[in-house]
Amino acid sequence: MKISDIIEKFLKELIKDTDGAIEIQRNELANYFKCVPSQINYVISTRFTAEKGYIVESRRGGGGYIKIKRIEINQSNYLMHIVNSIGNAITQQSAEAFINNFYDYEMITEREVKIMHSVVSDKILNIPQPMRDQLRANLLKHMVLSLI
Amino acid sequence: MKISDIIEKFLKELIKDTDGAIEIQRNELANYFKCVPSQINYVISTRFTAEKGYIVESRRGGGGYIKIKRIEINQSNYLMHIVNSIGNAITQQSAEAFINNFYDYEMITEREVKIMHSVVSDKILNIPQPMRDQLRANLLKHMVLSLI
DNA sequence: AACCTAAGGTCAAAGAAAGTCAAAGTCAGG
DNA sequence: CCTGACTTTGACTTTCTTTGACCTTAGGTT
Repeated sequence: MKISDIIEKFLKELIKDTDGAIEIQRNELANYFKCVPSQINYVISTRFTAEKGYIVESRRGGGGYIKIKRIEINQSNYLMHIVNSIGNAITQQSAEAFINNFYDYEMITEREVKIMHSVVSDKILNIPQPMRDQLRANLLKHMVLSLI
Repeated sequence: MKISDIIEKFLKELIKDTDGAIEIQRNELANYFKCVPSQINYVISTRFTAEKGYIVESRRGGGGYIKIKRIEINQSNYLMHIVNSIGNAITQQSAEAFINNFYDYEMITEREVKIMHSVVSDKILNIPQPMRDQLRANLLKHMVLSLI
């Protein structure tokens, strides 16, 4: 398994255990996993993004740190907020992140996740770009809206 | 026998042995069969389609993979039958009829009806014909498949 | 204030897979 | 023996990951 995936899993586990927020040392973690420090940045910037529901802050210099927090919000505002933040084009990856988030916040069921995933998949949404990303945004928004 | 048929058989065997889902490395498999990697894509796109009851997903880059999942057909003959009867293009009207039918037969919930309706709507599937009807057929098939 | 040291940040190159597409080959049926 | 459908092949593209050299910032020390 990829080192990035391993680190991701490790961090998510840690976040779960500590009730939604952790603080780590980049170098320490890199050393623990025997990778270069910038790998940690890679993992964070690809796996702990805002659209995936995380807030990250950090500080350099002596006593520096990286904090990762899971966002807590209530449903009703959330869906509307999401619809507004989708924009007029979106990639498969981002769309999936949104959908997974809906599920994490218990706004949709597992079956609904599956339906939505199939709709936003590149394999299935098999039309030329940039139309594809635009249509995907449109579909995602309307699927969400249909639930409100 | 043709190499494509051999690979197909090999994969199906593997799927049977592993209870319906496998994960392969494209290059590895190509190497094993002494063929070019794109041959694997050919086999998958001709033999492991939605109509045949398979769901395929993949990822590029380091640690990439191709996953093939077999849908349990016996348990849901009806839905599989539907998927096959959709054809490769469908109008909004027909799609809606299908969806309403699913609901009448209690195969999907009211919420799921709403999601699906929004997906197959002309208003939202706002791309030129004949692509539109083709994409709609594809979307409908995969939404149904995802529930099996 | 000037300097030193201990963090973390950035970015681009190299590497590792998979995807696409069209040309060329094969072969059965008319 | 010709045609059309299916297969094989390979060059080129795209996506994701790993690595390392170099940059910036915060806090302490002199």
